[in-house]
Amino acid sequence: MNNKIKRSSPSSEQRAELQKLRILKAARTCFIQDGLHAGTIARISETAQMSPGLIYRYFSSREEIVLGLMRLQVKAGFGPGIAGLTPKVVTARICEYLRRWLAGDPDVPSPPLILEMSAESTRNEAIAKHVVDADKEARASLIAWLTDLSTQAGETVSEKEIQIRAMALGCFIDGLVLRAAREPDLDMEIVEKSMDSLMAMVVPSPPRKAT
Amino acid sequence: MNNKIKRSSPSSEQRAELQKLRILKAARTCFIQDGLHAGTIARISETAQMSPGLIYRYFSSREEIVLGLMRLQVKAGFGPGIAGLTPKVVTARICEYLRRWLAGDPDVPSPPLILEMSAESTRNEAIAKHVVDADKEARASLIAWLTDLSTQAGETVSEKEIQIRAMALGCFIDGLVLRAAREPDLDMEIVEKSMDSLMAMVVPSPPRKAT
Amino acid sequence: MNNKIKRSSPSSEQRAELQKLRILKAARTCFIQDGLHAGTIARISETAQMSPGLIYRYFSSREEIVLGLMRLQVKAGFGPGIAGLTPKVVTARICEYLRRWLAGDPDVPSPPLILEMSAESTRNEAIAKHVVDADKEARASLIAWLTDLSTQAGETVSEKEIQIRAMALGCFIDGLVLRAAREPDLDMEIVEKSMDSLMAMVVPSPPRKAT
Amino acid sequence: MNNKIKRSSPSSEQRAELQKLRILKAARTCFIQDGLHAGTIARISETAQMSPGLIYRYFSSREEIVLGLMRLQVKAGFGPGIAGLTPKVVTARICEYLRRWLAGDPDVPSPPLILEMSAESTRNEAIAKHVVDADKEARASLIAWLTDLSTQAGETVSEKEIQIRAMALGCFIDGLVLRAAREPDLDMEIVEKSMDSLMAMVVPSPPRKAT
DNA sequence: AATGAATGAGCCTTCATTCAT
DNA sequence: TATGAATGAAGGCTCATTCAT
Repeated sequence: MNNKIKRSSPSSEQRAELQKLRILKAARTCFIQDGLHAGTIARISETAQMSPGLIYRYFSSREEIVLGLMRLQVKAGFGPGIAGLTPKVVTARICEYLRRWLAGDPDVPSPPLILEMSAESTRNEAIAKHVVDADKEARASLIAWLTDLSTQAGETVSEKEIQIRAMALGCFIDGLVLRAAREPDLDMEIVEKSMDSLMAMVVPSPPRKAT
Repeated sequence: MNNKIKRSSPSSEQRAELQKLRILKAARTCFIQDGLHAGTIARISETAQMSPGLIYRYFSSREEIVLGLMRLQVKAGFGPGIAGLTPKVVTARICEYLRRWLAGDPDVPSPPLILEMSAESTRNEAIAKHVVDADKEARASLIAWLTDLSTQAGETVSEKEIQIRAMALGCFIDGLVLRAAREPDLDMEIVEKSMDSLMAMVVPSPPRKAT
Repeated sequence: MNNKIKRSSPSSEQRAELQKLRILKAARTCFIQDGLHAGTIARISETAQMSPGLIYRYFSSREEIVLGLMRLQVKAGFGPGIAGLTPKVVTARICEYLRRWLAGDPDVPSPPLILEMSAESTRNEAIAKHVVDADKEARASLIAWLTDLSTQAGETVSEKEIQIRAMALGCFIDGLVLRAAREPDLDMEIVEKSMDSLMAMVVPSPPRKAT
Repeated sequence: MNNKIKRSSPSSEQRAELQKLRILKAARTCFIQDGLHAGTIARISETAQMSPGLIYRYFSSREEIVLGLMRLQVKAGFGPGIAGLTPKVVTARICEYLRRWLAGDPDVPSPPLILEMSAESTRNEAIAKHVVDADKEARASLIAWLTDLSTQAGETVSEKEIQIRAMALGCFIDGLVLRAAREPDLDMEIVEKSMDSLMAMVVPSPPRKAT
């Protein structure tokens, strides 16, 4: 009774956060399997191994779960992390992501879910806000990346030119997500090569070091 | 009252086809407004100005309507019609399509619906088949188009190179669809320019006519 | 197939009205048995011998049923009909009503339900409106009745005096309703006599016909 | 930390009684606000500033709380305390009570709650018992009071006559409770005057003290 | 004694589908 | 063909109650 000092036992808040995460993960699984609209609370609660009622201790409604999931997805976006990377690496990363998805890795942002959420953003304002925010961030980081590379290469380009390049690259990548959802046997070799040429078009070759 | 010999009344098959179309158009309207999963039979029947019961004479289930709609959407795809067009015209066409969608034109294939159907194809085999078919067709026609242009330009390229180009262009266009759904105020000027540069990359400049 | 002229088959609107009434009657039964809050849609639909879903074709929500029931109850109030009656008859009527309730007559406005609705009117604005309206009507008709009798008797009384009498009589009657709910073996003989003396107090004895 | 010998700490029984009271008071607050059926254990526990679980140490079920509350309400009834008071004072007391309720005083027995409990007594035997007991007590004390006054005035009246008077006065007062629940802007001046005349009718004028 | 997380039965409501007319 | 009333199986959500700590 006295040495109940359970070291590293999670605080109540931490526990709550963990539960939320558990629910979101379960929701993700269900939504990917059944669709954003067909995934039911009952199935989510089964997947999360808790009672339906408990879910409502952590989320006030089903929609709140969807939003929570968006936030998660957004955080996991590859946008933020590309600063400083070479085009090769960025390409490799995206291909790696697609490959994992195609291989059935459940821990990777799900293209179909991204599509459904994008579609939903047309109708649901709350979701729209999240999508827009995520988009802005992604675009900004892409533009920053392209600008950096451009500067490093000694190139002088207008802001608009950068925007055009970002649009080309960004849409291509978005298109890959759409493709990944539709084409389970996407030919990744072709994808990689086409992305290489796009990168070549969009990113200036670095200045030769020597003469 | 009995001998109402309707002269030139459409054959029963034609009539059935017309009814089906009426239902599909109504379904389209509803699905765009409410989403592929939220559009209810009740609303569709209202929109089509017929009773819910009647719908089941032409479609055996709600899902059958969704499939019927896919078939329609597929036929309306812009893939088939690009043969012989110049890159400029193709670009203009796609931009025109996007512009109309952004302006709210209800007669244009709906990006959110395309996204939802693509997502749904992950789960529903029947839908998947349609999507795959449409994709194949679109890809084939894109490849044919690129090959034609290449040949006309006197270029000699491998089939794989063409595939790579088709992937670049195709994904870019798919990405535009995704963007259109998410970004109601997409900057079309940027889009057009970035598509121009992509076209330039993917399509060889035609041989000079004369010396 | 030809002589389908079902004479006196109810029109669609009439049918709807009948269904509504069927639901309201069932609701009444359930609410009296289980209470205004415990009576469930499931039980109502059983009692009305229809599916739960069907109820929602006629009432948009459970609360709408409660309100509908109020309207019914209000219409059945004895207020409106007392004009022209002698005190004796009014007394007899009210006693008759109580007796029938105590005897278990299910077609008589239910005191417990009246109490619950009165209580609910403290919290639910829509219900409050109905209650207030019914109250106003009842009070007005009581005042008119008392004024009439007073005039007939050749009495000259201020409006306020009438209000005071109406309050005395009205509260007494309301109190009877409360009593009826609480005391299943209410002594009706006592009730009648006490009501008689109240009437005597509140209503002037008519002028002697002769010298 | 261990030998916390709380001197003069209340006996466990006393403590239990205090806790019960705390719960009942909280329940009362909640039930008045939300209704007898809508007031949830969760809200009660919040209001009482204790955990939901703890409530079940003192009451075995929600219904037990309702019953406990009845007992409390009954004890607080004004019935017992009127012995020896003059009609004026009794009238004043009741009017005072109504005025406080209408003014929003939360410490006064709540008319809506009384109504709901009366209604509930039709269905719940345990509650019915309490209500009946309270009623009996109230009636008895009212009869005793009227008998006293009658005797003091030198009047000789049958027991039945007293019962009739008690019925008139009792129902009137009950009716006031109903009115108070329904009519937030009850005209207390009228109420008071009508109660005065009722008292005059029911209570004999005291004998002149001197010649 | 006390907490509050967890349970699960049950409620209101929706909607694809059927069927008598 | 056509109608639209009717069905009933879920689905989202609440809340009295329990129980590990």
